[in-house]
Amino acid sequence: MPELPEVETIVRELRRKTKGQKIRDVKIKSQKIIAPQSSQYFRKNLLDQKIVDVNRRGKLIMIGLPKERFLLIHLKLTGQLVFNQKPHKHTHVIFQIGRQTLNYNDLRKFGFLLITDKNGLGDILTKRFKFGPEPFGRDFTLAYLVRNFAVRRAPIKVLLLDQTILAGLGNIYVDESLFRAGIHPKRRASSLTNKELQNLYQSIKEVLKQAIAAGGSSSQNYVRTSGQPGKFHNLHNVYRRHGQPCLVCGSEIKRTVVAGRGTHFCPRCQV
DNA sequence: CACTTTGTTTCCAC
DNA sequence: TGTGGAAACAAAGT
Repeated sequence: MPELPEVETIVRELRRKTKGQKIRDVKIKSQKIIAPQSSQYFRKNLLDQKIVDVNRRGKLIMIGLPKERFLLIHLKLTGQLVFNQKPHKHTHVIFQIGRQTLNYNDLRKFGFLLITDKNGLGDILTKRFKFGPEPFGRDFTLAYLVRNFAVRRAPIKVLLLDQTILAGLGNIYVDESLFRAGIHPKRRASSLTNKELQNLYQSIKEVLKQAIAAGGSSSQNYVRTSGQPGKFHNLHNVYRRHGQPCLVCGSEIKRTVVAGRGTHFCPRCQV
């Protein structure tokens, strides 16, 4: 399940493996995955283009191409980017980069890829994807968290999932961060004390740091670009552990629904 | 079959 | 008008 740590890993590997190389060929196996451009458009614009830079914006992978064009890959849920693997049923796009191949797999086809120019990119980044600060960015401060949460009555989990407030946190890492901070996911944001906010602020960074170190969570079918699964799911304290004992206090982990998402928490550790 | 899963959009009530 | 809560949407495996 691609969330921030996985995307960061992918971006790092993309940078390392593709710098200066040209995309020689692009094989489109499924047109459904690409919106709104057609496969022909996609092919025409990608052939012989050079990957010059890769940036991360939340769960959006942006690859800069010459002539001020950009390839955007939005990874969601079952989306995978893998190097030098055999294509299979769920491989929709194959990039040939030098002697390497990069496959875009997506079992559920929730993600999308598109090519756009500078103006289009501007529109997308300002209108379609309005991202808040990066969890490890300079502008993500405790004061920022306090400022944004103090006036909001929505459940804390809803706000943490809101990419316009904080970029890159998905369901897994929100549940894990809240557990680490000892905060119940349904708590109103405005009811959090300064102490709790500080705790949450640290917890988010800690959880993400650990997740990145472990190579992400292969809870559903996420794999790294090498095709290897991540290891963070072995470190999950609550996510999809409902019915099992809390690793801290032994209470049974509960599951509920917040923001339409499966939400996992320890009723004793999280108040 | 119902249910799960994601990020985002849309709709409705207040 | 803003906000919050919930539903809808994409697709396919369990």
